[in-house]
Amino acid sequence: MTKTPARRIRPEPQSLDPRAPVPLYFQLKERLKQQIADLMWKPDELMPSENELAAAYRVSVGTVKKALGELVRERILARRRGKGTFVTPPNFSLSFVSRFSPFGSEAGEARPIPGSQVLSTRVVAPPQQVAEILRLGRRESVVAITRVRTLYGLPFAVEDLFLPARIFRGFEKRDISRALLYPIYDAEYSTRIVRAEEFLEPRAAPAEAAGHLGLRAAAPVLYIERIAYTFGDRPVEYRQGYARGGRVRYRVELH
Amino acid sequence: MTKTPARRIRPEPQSLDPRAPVPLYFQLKERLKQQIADLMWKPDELMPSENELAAAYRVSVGTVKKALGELVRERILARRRGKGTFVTPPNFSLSFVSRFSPFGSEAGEARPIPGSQVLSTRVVAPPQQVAEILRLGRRESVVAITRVRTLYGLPFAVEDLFLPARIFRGFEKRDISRALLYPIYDAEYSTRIVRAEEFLEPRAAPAEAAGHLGLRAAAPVLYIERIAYTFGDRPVEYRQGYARGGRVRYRVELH
DNA sequence: CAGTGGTCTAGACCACAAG
DNA sequence: TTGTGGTCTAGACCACTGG
Repeated sequence: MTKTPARRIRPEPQSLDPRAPVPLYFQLKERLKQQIADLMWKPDELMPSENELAAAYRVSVGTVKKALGELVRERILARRRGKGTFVTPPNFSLSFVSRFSPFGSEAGEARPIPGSQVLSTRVVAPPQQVAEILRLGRRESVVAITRVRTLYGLPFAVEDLFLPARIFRGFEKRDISRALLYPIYDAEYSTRIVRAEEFLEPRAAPAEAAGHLGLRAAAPVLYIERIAYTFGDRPVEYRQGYARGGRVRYRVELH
Repeated sequence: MTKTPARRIRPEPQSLDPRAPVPLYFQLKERLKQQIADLMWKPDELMPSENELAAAYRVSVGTVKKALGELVRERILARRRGKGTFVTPPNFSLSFVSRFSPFGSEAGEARPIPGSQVLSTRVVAPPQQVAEILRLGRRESVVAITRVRTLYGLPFAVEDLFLPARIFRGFEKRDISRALLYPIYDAEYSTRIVRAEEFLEPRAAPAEAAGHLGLRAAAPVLYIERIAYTFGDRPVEYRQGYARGGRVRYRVELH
């Protein structure tokens, strides 16, 4: 009864404000979301139970249920009856990576993780267009990486990647030839990509890009730009590149 | 007190089963969804209030709130405090149509509805590839439409459209030059498009397509295929076509 | 004003997991 | 057995819309 089982509510939580214009369950939800982002509970870790949270924040269990339910729908938490509430580890492989599928592959099929071959890595002053898109200050520099992306060892795209050097300090020294980038941003630079947009256009391949892709100059290619955003719609990554056809095609799900 | 205000619960509802393995709020939600699909309440029409539903189905208001809340998240209903709960009219313009945005337009901006100019309309035996994709029987025919799609009067794509003639009987006689197609499928052919997938590749424009798009032959274009599905993942529309660059670009949101 | 949906409470009972 | 989350109830108070 009076024993205190492994308390998972670390500091004494600052209590919620019932007179605030925003409802209690929402305050609680945002509070928990922030604490999860701060790694107070790590991925796959057990959260406090409904009763513990209700007691700690001095609200009813129903209010806790509503807050947790919303976080479940946002895929931040997962709940298991009889066991508890757990922090969902971020999943990247399903969402952002690999919108290119090899020709002949089916819809539901597992897609291979693309590799890449880095052609150049520099820390430089950004081109003006890049500085505007990433909303960089006057003297901010960027990590600029040019790479060839491959699937089963075959090149399918060349790409320039730009990251604010302020956030991604030392990124230019990493080996990214086999890795997915967004998990690295998340784990090593505390930068979670939550949304991205891409713009596609047909273009004639510039000679250099054509060379990397095994095409003749001016062959038709997809020109692709990507802007990736972290929390608060802050742009933190910009890419531009060319993708060839034949070996892969670009797939979009519309809902 | 005893007056019966405009009853919006039409037939005496068959009551829910508290001993069923599926929860009451879920039964209620599915029941309402079915009734909305059957047009018991039409788009923009007022649903019964929480209290009315609770009384009619003999459950608590909390259970009704949960069922309605889920339907709101599915965008089937919209609730307005002080007014009531309304059926959401199906919205097509935001989801499927017009993934092409004019150059220079911003993310949140309203996009114009594209027009089209029909080049040919026929009811024919489908090419084998089309028959396979639409899973047509041996002797089934298709409505085949070729059209030029325009934005602000300027052509940006040419497209072949294939529909199973069995479902879309008489579709070839319609004027579709100014209309969005999916609302027509929905209203006139009882076929709601719920999902679609597109495949993109760079190609050199065939001479005829190039002519319609104001390009020289072999200019780089986007080759686009689309398969659209109705309930139960049944494919009911197939498109293939070419889109030019310069005037528009193809935009994809990644989540 | 009466009626609507939005929030919140306190409690009940259940199915499930794990010791 | 204890503790978990999942469902359901009955009631309260509030903010808002409309007559």
